[in-house]
Amino acid sequence: MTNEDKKELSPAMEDYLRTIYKFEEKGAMVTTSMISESLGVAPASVTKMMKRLASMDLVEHEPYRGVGLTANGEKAAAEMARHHRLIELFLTEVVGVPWDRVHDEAHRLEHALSEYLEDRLADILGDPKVDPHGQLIPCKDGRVAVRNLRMLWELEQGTRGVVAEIEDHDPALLRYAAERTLFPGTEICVVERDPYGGSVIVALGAERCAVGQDAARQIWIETNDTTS
Amino acid sequence: MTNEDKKELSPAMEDYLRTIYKFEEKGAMVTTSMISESLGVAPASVTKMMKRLASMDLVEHEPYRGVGLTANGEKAAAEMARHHRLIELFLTEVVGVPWDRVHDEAHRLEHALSEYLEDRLADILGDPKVDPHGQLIPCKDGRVAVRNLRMLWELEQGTRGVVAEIEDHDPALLRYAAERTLFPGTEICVVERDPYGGSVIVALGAERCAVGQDAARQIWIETNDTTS
DNA sequence: TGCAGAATTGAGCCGCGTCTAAAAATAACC
DNA sequence: GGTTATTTTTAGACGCGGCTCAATTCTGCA
Repeated sequence: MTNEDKKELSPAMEDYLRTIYKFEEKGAMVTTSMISESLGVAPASVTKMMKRLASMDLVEHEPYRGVGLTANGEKAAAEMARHHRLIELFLTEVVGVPWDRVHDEAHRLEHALSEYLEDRLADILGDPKVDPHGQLIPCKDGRVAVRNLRMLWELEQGTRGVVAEIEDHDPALLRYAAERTLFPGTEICVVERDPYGGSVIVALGAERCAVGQDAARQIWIETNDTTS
Repeated sequence: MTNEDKKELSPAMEDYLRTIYKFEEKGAMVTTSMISESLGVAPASVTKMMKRLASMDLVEHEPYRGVGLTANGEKAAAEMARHHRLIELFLTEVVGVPWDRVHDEAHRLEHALSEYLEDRLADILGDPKVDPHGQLIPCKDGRVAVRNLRMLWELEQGTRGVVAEIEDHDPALLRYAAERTLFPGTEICVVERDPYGGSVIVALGAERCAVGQDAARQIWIETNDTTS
């Protein structure tokens, strides 16, 4: 209660925060252009919004270097992620929307979800921890489990692991993954990496399939190495 | 395809249109102040928006006299009403939200409902015709059944009828109605009208109860007179 | 190390949707 | 039937969230 505390966030602000959150989740440093591209907005618009969010103590913005969420910002962003992912799960489980469509729908709905409905959905779904694409659902206080994720693309030959997450924004990618039965939970083993960079060959039980680079960069594997 | 045809409507415009639609449903003529009050917005804002909507051929605006939906406007407004009411029904039936809360939730969500989800909800609910408060759900082409509704408040003593609709915007009213088992479908008979204007006494089977004026003006009865 | 090209930011503009204050039209009342 | 009260509209301003274009800073490469 220093000065202004519980500002109402606009949908646009929520979009920015959740976008930054998503990048930070993957351990990336977040630049203006990443946000700009991901949101389909001019870079200058991002800068302007970063200034506004910084003045509200939601992000920290080092000009020309990048941006990161503050504690407050992370709280708010986690809430948005929770909304988004609960909705995605609800739509697939209860409404029967195919998994390559739920992202867009959830994106529209997430800003309109009240605290109350959020709780009802969580209830109905049994307090889920993971959404249909394997993204972790933060709990109400914003905390999330920690996972040791690595891009499928960057795994060494012979590595075993479990599909943990598939980027949800591109329906075509999700269909591509589904065709190869690469769902969260599927066990895989990297059989071979094409030396010329085209694709990785992956074994799923007896079957094996090739996964193209673009896809393999958007599929995240949980391995059980103790490295970090 | 005269000039500009399928303008994307902003949420604000959708709100205005649905508000006008709601008044027209009840046969009222629609004034600036009614919209202003109902939307919680300054009268001047309404006028300005009416001009914009008029220029898009969604409403007809006769300065100082009132406003009405054009064919286009009615189409768009009916779609919003359909969204709103499908969501209300879905929330009560599937999500288990109590009927005095669904209006507010639906109001937030209706702007974010895609065509696709609209269809899915309608499907799940079995193409319903009526929402939890008795409001008619327009079908996809915008058509609605016609009903012969009269305010409970204006019924003559001795009139029999069926509760058809209860205004949904005031949770307290809905709880008030629920306490008296005045749900859509309940059969009633007007036993007595308090001559000093306080309330109507209504019989529900063996029971009877008093309904205050403010409530009785927001409860609509379907009677079977042929007086059209 | 210096410089070209890429990324970021600044300045200024625009449309939307709101507001307030003042003017205009309509309605009500004696 | 004229004056007053009410409703509606006009005028002008503002903040948000975009944009473009130009200036600035950073980076990578010769």
